[in-house]
Amino acid sequence: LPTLYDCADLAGVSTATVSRVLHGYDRVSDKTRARVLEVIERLGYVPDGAAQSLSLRRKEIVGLAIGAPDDMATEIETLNLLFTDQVLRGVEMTASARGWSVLITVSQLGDQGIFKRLNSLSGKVDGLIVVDTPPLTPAELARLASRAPIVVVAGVPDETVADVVAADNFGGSVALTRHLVEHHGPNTVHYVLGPKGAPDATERFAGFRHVLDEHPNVRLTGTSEGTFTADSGRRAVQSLLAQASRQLPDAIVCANDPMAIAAVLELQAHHISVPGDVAVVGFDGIYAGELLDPPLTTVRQPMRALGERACDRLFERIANPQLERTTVLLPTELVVKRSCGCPAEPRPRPLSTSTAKRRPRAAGS
Amino acid sequence: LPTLYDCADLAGVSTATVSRVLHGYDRVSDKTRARVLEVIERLGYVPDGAAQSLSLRRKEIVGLAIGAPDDMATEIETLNLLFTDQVLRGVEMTASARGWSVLITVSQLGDQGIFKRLNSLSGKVDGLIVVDTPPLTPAELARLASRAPIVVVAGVPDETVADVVAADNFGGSVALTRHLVEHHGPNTVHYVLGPKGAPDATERFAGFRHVLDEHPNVRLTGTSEGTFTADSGRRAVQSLLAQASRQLPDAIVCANDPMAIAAVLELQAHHISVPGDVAVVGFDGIYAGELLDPPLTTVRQPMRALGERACDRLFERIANPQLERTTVLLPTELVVKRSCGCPAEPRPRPLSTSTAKRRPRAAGS
DNA sequence: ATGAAAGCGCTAACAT
DNA sequence: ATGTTAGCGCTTTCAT
Repeated sequence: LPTLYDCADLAGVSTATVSRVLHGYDRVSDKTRARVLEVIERLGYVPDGAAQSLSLRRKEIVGLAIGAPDDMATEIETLNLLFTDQVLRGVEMTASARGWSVLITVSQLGDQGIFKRLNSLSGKVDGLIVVDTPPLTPAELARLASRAPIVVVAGVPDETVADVVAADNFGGSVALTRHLVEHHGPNTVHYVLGPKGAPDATERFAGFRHVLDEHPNVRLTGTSEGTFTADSGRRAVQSLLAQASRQLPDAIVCANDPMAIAAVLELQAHHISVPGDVAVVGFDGIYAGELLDPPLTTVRQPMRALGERACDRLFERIANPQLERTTVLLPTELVVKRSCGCPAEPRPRPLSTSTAKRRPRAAGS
Repeated sequence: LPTLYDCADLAGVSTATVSRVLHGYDRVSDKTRARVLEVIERLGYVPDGAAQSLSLRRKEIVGLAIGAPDDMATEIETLNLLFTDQVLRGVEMTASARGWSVLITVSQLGDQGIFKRLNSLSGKVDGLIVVDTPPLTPAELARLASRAPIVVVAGVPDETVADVVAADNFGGSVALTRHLVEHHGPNTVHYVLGPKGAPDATERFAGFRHVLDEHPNVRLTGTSEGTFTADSGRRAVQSLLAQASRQLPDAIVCANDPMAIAAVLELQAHHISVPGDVAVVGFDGIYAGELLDPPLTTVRQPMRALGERACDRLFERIANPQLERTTVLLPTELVVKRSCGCPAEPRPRPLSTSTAKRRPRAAGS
């Protein structure tokens, strides 16, 4: 591949001049510039990123470390991807707007050795965005943070070594639970938890409990351990059903949408009506929830914005490493549909004028 | 940040020795090795990626360029992400298994200047995987290919300058259309196209036409232009309905699942029964299609495998640039559900033993 | 307006 | 077993 030297030689100038032309920097005579550009074009020259990074002491690359549930590899757990994928979009858009690139690393949540991966990753990037905080000890996080600026997405609020950008999980959960409790007055509620140690899952459960504490008449009859995957939601319902002795709860609150969706489907597979027999609500606001019948009542979190803000913050910190740590909580939005027991949306669906008579499809074979 | 020199100095050895220790390479006396490791640990030293790349003449980074529909930025078009996201997963898994990283770039399909972005990206990676071929002219592709190995995912079969890994879109479409035509015998069919110039969309339509040519009794009454987004699927149905004069087709075949899902929802919003009045089928096999009522009949393409194979091939080509271009077509799988008119799946859903009597939920307040 | 040359941090011959 | 040193390709003072 052609190098800067090749260009310089061919154009009969020094490498400095080619570099100048390349960056539009200095004043270079129009003649020279034209000649150099012509050579660059002819050679199809593209500067080597590694060499540039080395020289500039800056890679213009942000690392994005995302955690994936362990059971994702084998299952068709595509629903879960939505969250990280949207964050990724946000990060990429923000980074590329600045001309930077995004280096991604996916790691199983259960994976030990994740610190080693991130540690070596830190040598290839100018900063790191960590999503869904994988199981890093505070010491490990601190270690990473000493090498490169770090922003944690969906992490523990008030992290001391890194900036945090998260959705207002607590507030959203409070709003959702209040709606459920105050509008539908269940006597008994079951909660399907997120992965242990996932800060957003913890916050959501905390918000839920907070509201329940205000309403002693509503009883938490149990919790299931979940992993944010659809499959874990399904299993939660299955074990609930297996306890044939016990009655079903009036409502099931799930820590995220994929689990809630799977829960609804599993209940329906057992001919249990949602919300007739059991109300179900989730958290995320993914599109698939709207496809469900009944559509899922949930809390929408601004996934893409999470990525954007995280990247913005990372840029700020790269520019000025002295900045104080901040925690940004993005607002969430209660989305009331029918799975909680609310009636079909009042806003009327547009009725086709020609609905009346449609020719039925030709019968099969 | 500490450098290799710092380590060498502190350990009282040469940089070469530190480097050796770092890579487990040569024989280094255990004493020295221990001392060096201790220093590395103490300093929290991590080698600089740029310097390594420069020295090794290899970045150990694969670039992943994915195209996103233009209207994605504003809409909640999360369904579409599934395809690229799954491919991304496949690529990342394969790359990281080799210790390589993945640098991603998302670009609007309509974006001009995409060549410039990819061109400069080519300076930062050892090879490039291009998904959903963005609007690159063959000349541009050739230009890129001359700088770095390129594998095109979901691209034109038999590309001459790059390897291609794609799903068997033609075959899948043939299988799907045959099923529809031969089992449900529609008289009239409407087709919702994918984005102009998207090779996979083209292939699917070709497969469809191929089958229709075999069945002169089935009439293609029209096509709609789509962009693979849910919204474009919705609009296609809307304009179909707007032509109140014309009867609806017996079946609507959509070039992908998101459009098909939106089409079903739009029809249902107008109180048109699917598949009763109109059969609808898609292509992709995303999970959301199973949530639909009726579940979507479609063709499943191995999205993750696409990414894996692409990455494998890229590695092969990086190792040996002389390799002949190949085109790999991954098999697809017909997924028959109910939206085409087939009866509910024969396999019985597990019936809960305790289904009989459930306490109804307490009525709301 | 242009050139010369000193690094940037690391690897890998080649010496010893 | 360990040290020396010449690059890798680019940017950027400092001269001219």
